[in-house]
Amino acid sequence: MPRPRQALLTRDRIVETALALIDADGLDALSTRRLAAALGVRGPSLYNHFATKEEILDAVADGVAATVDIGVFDEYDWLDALGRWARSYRAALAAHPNIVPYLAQGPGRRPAALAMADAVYGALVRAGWPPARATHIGAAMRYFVAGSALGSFARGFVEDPSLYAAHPHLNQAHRLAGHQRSVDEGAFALGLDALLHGFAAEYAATVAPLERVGGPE
Amino acid sequence: MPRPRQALLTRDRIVETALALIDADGLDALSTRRLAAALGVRGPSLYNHFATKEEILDAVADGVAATVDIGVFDEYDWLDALGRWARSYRAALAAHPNIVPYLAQGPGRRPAALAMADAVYGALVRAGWPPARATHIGAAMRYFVAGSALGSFARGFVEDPSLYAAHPHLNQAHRLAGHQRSVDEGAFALGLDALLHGFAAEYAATVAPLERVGGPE
DNA sequence: ACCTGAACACCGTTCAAGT
DNA sequence: ACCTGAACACCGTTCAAGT
Repeated sequence: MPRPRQALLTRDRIVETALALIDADGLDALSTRRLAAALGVRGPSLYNHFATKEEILDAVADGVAATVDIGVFDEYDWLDALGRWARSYRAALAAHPNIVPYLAQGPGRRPAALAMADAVYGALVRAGWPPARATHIGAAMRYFVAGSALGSFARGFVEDPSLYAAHPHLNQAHRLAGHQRSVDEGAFALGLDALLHGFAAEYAATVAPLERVGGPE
Repeated sequence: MPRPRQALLTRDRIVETALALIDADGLDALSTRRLAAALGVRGPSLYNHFATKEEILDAVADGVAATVDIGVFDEYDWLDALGRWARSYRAALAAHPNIVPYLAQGPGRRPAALAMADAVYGALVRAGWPPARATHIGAAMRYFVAGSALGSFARGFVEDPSLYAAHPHLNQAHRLAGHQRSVDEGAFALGLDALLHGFAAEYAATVAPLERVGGPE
């Protein structure tokens, strides 16, 4: 095929299609040849738009991260914002669970992931948290949210009753798949609540007193 | 090479060597041919001992899970045991971070992973937690521990100062790599503490009163 | 500038052949 | 029973050739 007057591919089309394939068939099933075929093109064509397959995955992951609402840090109190951000973050990841193992490894050089880390850390420092503590809180939240999206708890159990015969307490485990969403949502709400209460208690004990005497205005 | 009087390979040797290669070079770098070469053998030989590469990875992951101390649930109060288990679990994963993305997807059919889920759930139910709540607590703990080991927070930042110029609050982020361990340990301790306090508070409010009147003995 | 076929060094896995 | 070479259908990526 000769060069058409308008390019067949754009970075955006490649990223969209890659995400759709990952959602449908899993991360391992995405190959450059299959992705190209879905785009009506041959494998090597992708290399006119991305240097490596990893760059494509980075763009997919950052596209997902970009849907997380970080505006909350400008609109709400640090604690309220933290909870809203965590729920938005989890929703973004849960919508595309197959990319989570890749995305959850860290922000790397991905702009949306870095902007998110910046927003969280900035809001906590602005609220008066010491920098080291702000880092800890941001990290702990990321652990929890990433873990909650990384292969949902319920999905991790195989639907095979015989498998659980040897584990007395797990004899209902194969039923988890049935109410997967409610288990994962209940566990997420429980853990998030505990984390936020814990941070609030520490804030009241250590940061708030200082804010009252030495804080800005 | 003819069949030696004693087999060149055993499942244990294969799993040990696979873990060593994963630790050294990452999950993606493990191929059946490279693993076989490290064992002094050719690729197809592995298929006399494992049906697929995935089975090898399952055995590697379960070997790591088997080092987690679940005896604590027989020796300590549920809350104390939960904290000890979480620390042991995290230590096991942090010792082999490259297998975590695979392992953290769920227990699947892996015996040590299932035994661990069974022990946690059993201890919580024994302590009087309603079954649904026990599931939530176990899941929330797994989210946090898996997330904390999955690509440490600090390692996730690239060591390139120029990258953080655009993010005002992250201008120290490239230094995270320097004190990676202490950041991750501080964040883990903070989050674990918050989670355990949260569970203890709910227990005191909802379970303990019932235990006193209607519990066993 | 951007898409192509051919080619490279790799994969996981199967299988008949050896002992 | 267990290791082998040869082979299969696949990978990610490079590159010269086309327009």
